[in-house]
Amino acid sequence: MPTPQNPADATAMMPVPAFAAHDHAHCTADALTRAEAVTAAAGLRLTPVRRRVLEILLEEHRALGAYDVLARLATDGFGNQPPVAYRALEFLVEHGLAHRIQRLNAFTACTHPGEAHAPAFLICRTCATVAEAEAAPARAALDTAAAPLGFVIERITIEAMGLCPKCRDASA
Amino acid sequence: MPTPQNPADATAMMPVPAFAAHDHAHCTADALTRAEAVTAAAGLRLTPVRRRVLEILLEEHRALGAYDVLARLATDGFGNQPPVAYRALEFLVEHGLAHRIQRLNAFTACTHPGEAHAPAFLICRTCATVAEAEAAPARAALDTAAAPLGFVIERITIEAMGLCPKCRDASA
DNA sequence: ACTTGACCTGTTATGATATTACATTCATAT
DNA sequence: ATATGAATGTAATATCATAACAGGTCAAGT
Ligand SMILES: [Zn+2]
Ligand SMILES: [Zn+2]
Ligand SMILES: [Zn+2]
Ligand SMILES: [Zn+2]
Repeated sequence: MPTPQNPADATAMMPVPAFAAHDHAHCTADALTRAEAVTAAAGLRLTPVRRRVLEILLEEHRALGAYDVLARLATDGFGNQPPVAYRALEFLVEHGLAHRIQRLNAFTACTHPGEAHAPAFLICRTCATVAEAEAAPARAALDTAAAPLGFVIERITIEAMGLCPKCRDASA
Repeated sequence: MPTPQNPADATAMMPVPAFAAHDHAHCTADALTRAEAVTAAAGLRLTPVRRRVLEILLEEHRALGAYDVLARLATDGFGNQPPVAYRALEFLVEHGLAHRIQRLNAFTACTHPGEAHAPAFLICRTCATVAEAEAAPARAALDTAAAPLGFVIERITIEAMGLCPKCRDASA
């Protein structure tokens, strides 16, 4: 028995090989479908702007700045002022459909929407591709380090910079 | 035998209890002394601005924004344009005398200058105190997660938000 | 049908963070 | 003393983010 840790975690955490070749059209469509399911289940509204922002983020496994997103929105006929982008991004992040990458001041679509997961991010310094890895083991290690100091961890940010397999091969 | 992992790591990594009461005057003086040793050994120049910035960061175990530092510098008669602060901060970070806290767009003095250490940061959401914990175990866990994806981690950012013991007691 | 109220979108304006480019000064080594 | 590179000062600008308010949409309750 797979013992899911969370009611929302009916499916196992499937690795999304952002670095590897994959059927990205399916990857994108699937993420959108899940996003609709997640929002509907929570009584939230995946409005046109929000949905379009998610689509934009999903186009590539990279992180986009809010102003990059905004420029895309503007050409689509949506508003072209910063809050339009920031609000949609905030909504997506708040409900687990996107993540903020602190090191890049940028945003990326979640590759596991609807699944319970604590993401750590692997960011290629050459091609800027972002992949999600499971942060739970690292978090456990940190809890161990924090406990003797009396510090209670609530949220954690883990971002690893490095080289993805493709760029590693290219530079070799 | 203690087997130091690094030539520069003659002393063991002493925990600096940023959250606990401690002789902070000594804490500060010691950090400055170490900073002088580190820079001298590397043939670097701990100039007045750089030293002053380090002193400012050392005053409290909190992170300061570049403009906060800049304001302090200006009242001390140094330049009052952003690059003055950013350059000194960059120097300190580059040589391990300070760290950048990504989540806060801010900087904090290193509490283990001259020691080999991979810092993870524990940031109290209430009082903004920042402590360093050892990130090596968490990093090992991450390497394990990244390896099957073919991703090679080079640098890692780990920042935990939570409650320090003092604020935890206060809110209870 | 009408009103209400919550939520969403658009816009203006501003604030906060960070860098580029260039001029000047300082430390050091011929 | 003089050439060199490093460090600092300054102006201008780029980039990232939010506050405040106005109008629009939509569904619930009357
Ligand atoms: Zn994909
Ligand atoms: Zn890459
Ligand atoms: Zn101290
Ligand atoms: Zn605290």
